[in-house]
Amino acid sequence: MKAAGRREPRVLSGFRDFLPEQMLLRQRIVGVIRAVFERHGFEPLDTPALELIEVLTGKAGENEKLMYRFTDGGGREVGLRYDLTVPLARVVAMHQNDLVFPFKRYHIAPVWRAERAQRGRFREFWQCDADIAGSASMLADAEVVAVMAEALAAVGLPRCTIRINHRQLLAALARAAGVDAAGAGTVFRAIDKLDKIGPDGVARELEDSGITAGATGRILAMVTEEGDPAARLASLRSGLDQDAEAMAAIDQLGELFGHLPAFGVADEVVRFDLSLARGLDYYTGPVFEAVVEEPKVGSVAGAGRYDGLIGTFLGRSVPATGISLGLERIIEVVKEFDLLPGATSTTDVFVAVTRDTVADAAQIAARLRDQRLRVDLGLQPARSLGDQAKYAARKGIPVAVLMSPADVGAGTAVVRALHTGAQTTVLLDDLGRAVHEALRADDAAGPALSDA
RNA sequence: GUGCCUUUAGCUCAACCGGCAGAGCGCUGGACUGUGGAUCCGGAGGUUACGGGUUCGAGCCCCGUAAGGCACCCCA
Repeated sequence: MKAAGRREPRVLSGFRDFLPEQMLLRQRIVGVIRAVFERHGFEPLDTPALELIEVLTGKAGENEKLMYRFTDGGGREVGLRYDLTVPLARVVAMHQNDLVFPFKRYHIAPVWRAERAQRGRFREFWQCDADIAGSASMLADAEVVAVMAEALAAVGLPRCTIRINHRQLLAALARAAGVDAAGAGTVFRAIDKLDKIGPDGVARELEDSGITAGATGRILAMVTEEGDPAARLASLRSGLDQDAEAMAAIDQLGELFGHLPAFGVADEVVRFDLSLARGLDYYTGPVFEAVVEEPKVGSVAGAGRYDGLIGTFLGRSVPATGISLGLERIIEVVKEFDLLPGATSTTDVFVAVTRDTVADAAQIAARLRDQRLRVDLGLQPARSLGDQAKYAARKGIPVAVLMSPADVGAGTAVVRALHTGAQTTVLLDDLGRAVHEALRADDAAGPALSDA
């Protein structure tokens, strides 16, 4: 019978609970990414989820309509952070005297966007950001691209390429097409769809938005040109030689591509892609994006240089560049291809308990914990040992200690490897060693047996 | 935010043309066994996502809401 006044348990669209099995995978992936960040000298930072609305607005352009904003109980206008980059800019401006520049920080935390939820896109999702504030050098951009490539490789993403473009180059394309600054966004959006709708589709969209056929042709020719980055940059240089800003952007990209091999980023990992636009208004220089072909979850990482953003809080400009990895999209890919199989439990060993062995089992569990093992003690003495072994196997625990009353009398216990069924009877004094041995054997057997 | 599709027990899914809402697994009580519970007997669990409407009668048809999926927009 339903209790009167019972409430429907629910969560909002685009928001999720993470059960233990999912948390184990999430924590593993976050651990891998954090390790890459720290290997490159980035240090941790955290900031509030909620910011004053004036801190958040005026940076993301059109996207601001996706921001969660409301009035708090004290009448303040506040918003949930939309990304981790704007809070970083605020921190740099507020705490500049306490920071050492170039400031390299990483930030792994949830952000919120009021979008329609889909596979790989949620209203609450985690970003893993690594940024460098205080360096205008292309060395900083090369480093963050290297971090991006390394992190994606570390979680095992297959066929992952990093597209690279430059905001000023894109702006120059629009100028070359005779489009004023106001209409440039339309041009960017059309070009950005090249992969999806093809050259003809882009041409149609450009002409629909009032751009001449001649200009459309010139833009498409530059955007679709094939060849290695150096050759294409040279070609652009001759095509845009009247445009000083375009020249500067080309120089920067040339420098960036020149650095990448020494930073360990192979040529086939990166692609100079003039069609990459990226939406956030605050990007000012090189922009990056990592995409996977399968499954279709959009980009798994996005990034770029934003030399003007910190200045909006400070009055003087502080150059900055950085990357953002999308945790949930990376997880979608990892799950799709089972890229990180293995441990499904945080527990090493389960100790079964029977009606007659409660105290013995509890003491054994305590001794195993003293030996640095993670131990789950059975709580259901009425259940048979077989039932308890099944419980442990379902939780993904690799090893069980099963002790019948007869074992207690003999001073022994059974150590059972749950993935293989192999078991041995050992003296209680040898139990810790035997459990460690079973765990090593389980590790050696590898993931193939782990879901048996 | 817009459009299309989906929603039946904890899970996976049935239910003819609109005619008594079901199965397997799981859960649970017991028998029997002290080692992945095999086997046997019993039980609970549903306002068919939610709210309206049409009809003698709605899981099925119509409208609305919510969630999930897909596309757009945008993006991690």
